[in-house]
Amino acid sequence: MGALEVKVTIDRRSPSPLYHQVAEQLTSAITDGRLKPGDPFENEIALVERLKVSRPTVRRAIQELVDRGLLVRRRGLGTTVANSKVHRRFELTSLYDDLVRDGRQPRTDVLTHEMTVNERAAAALDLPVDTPLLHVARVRHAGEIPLALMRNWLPPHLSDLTREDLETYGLYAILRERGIRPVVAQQSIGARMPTSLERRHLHIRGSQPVLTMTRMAFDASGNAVEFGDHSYRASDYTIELMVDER
Amino acid sequence: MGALEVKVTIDRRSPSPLYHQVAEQLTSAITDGRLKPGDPFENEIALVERLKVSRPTVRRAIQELVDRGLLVRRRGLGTTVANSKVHRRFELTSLYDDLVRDGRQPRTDVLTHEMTVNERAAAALDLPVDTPLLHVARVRHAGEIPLALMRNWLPPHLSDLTREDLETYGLYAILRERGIRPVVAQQSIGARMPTSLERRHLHIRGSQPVLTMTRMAFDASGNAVEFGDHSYRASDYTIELMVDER
DNA sequence: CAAGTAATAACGTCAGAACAAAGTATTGAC
DNA sequence: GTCAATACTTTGTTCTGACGTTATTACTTG
Repeated sequence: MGALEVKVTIDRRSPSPLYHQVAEQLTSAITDGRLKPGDPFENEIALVERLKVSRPTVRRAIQELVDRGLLVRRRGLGTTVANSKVHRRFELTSLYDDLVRDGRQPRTDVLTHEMTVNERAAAALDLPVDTPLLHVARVRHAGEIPLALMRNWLPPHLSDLTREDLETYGLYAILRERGIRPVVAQQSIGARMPTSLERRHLHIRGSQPVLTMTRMAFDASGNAVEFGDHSYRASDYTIELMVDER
Repeated sequence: MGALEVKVTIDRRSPSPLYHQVAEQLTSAITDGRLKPGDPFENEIALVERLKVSRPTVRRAIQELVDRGLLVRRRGLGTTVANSKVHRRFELTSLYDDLVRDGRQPRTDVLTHEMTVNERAAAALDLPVDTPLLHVARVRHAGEIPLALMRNWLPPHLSDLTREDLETYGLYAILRERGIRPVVAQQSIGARMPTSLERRHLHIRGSQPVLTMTRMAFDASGNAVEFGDHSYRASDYTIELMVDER
């Protein structure tokens, strides 16, 4: 009843689907605080009449917000704004993106850039074990602190990435640029004492561990995109993630 | 054209929705290998006529598989079985579940079980800092090896969990039993050298690190469910996860 | 007055239809 | 024979309409 009416304008000439236009505007109403956690949400039928669109369209828009955890629907009860502190979904990002977002100045040194055969990486990427892969090893700095030693293996169709590209951009930015979008990744996170190589490149002194992460990434069709084996200075880095069971 | 016709039987008297019945049977056709990666999938309209259901029903069923990464749809082209090695979505599980699945004999010792006020935990759970919380510390063994030292804080409405419950069942199993389903969690993973408490309880000798994980878990409405601060023997444990951007 | 019951509001499921958009394959002109 | 226009296939979007299911509220009744 006393639900706030969020202002929504729809443009039927836009190439963007109606349900998406609606979803976008409802989303921003929540993220910018016009609607607060616990607030009752305008019901479907009222929205249908107010926006002059069909019920499936409204339902699909609302469903989009429910999937992202912004709304909670209960049959017979109505829809309310979720009380979630953290509306953000976990995204498949790279360390580079993280640093840029934090406003720190990242720098990348490329240590290795060569074609090799690596059985473990090939197996992880679901390719024949003797497939030649582009092997890249990089050290990522934040300011003057070396944070990560990253070793990645890329399948043949990406073997033309240049050393210069990798020094300038993050790996995932380069892939996105080429229209390659990793959407699924299997990661394994652990910890151990550093190797001498890691001690040297990450400036680890004394008895400090490294945080390790291996990752197999695939695109929407299940094609291998990259295999990565990374080590982080544990004293300066944690892996943040958002698990979402919806 | 030459797409295989997956056998699907639908029961209109079942309380289970039609789209779900269809999705289930299509899913098993892929997971048990009747349909293989790359195989063309029967098109929507053909399925509609064969199963005598409406197109929205078929579309919703197919969408369910697409969301789980089993199928790939391309407009004008058709639908094909995804080439994914790993169809399984990452699930919000506990170590206990992992061990049981591996067939190892888990054992839990409850070290602490008391009401306390903890500012950090209360803040994480989005509760007033002086809220009394149930603090539980446990050691989880696999066989005779101590794998994890787990400290959890639970909000007031869960403070009646008994020591016995916690020794017998996993925390998440107890919560499920009560109809509480954590669906979102913010986790932070790191590594460091063990404290003396951790050395003692996890039998860590010499210079071996621990893998640490803190977690804030919430239910679908955004209500706090638990705050956890865990340490794992890094030599025997890694955190496996599946990132999914769909 | 309390407990059961009926009305109501809201979301959930399902159908059938029409048109749009994106690829692919075919056809026709030069 | 090559290239461009056209036809066709398949998924994407949107609509209208109907009925089912669940929780709340108000009313009735013992």
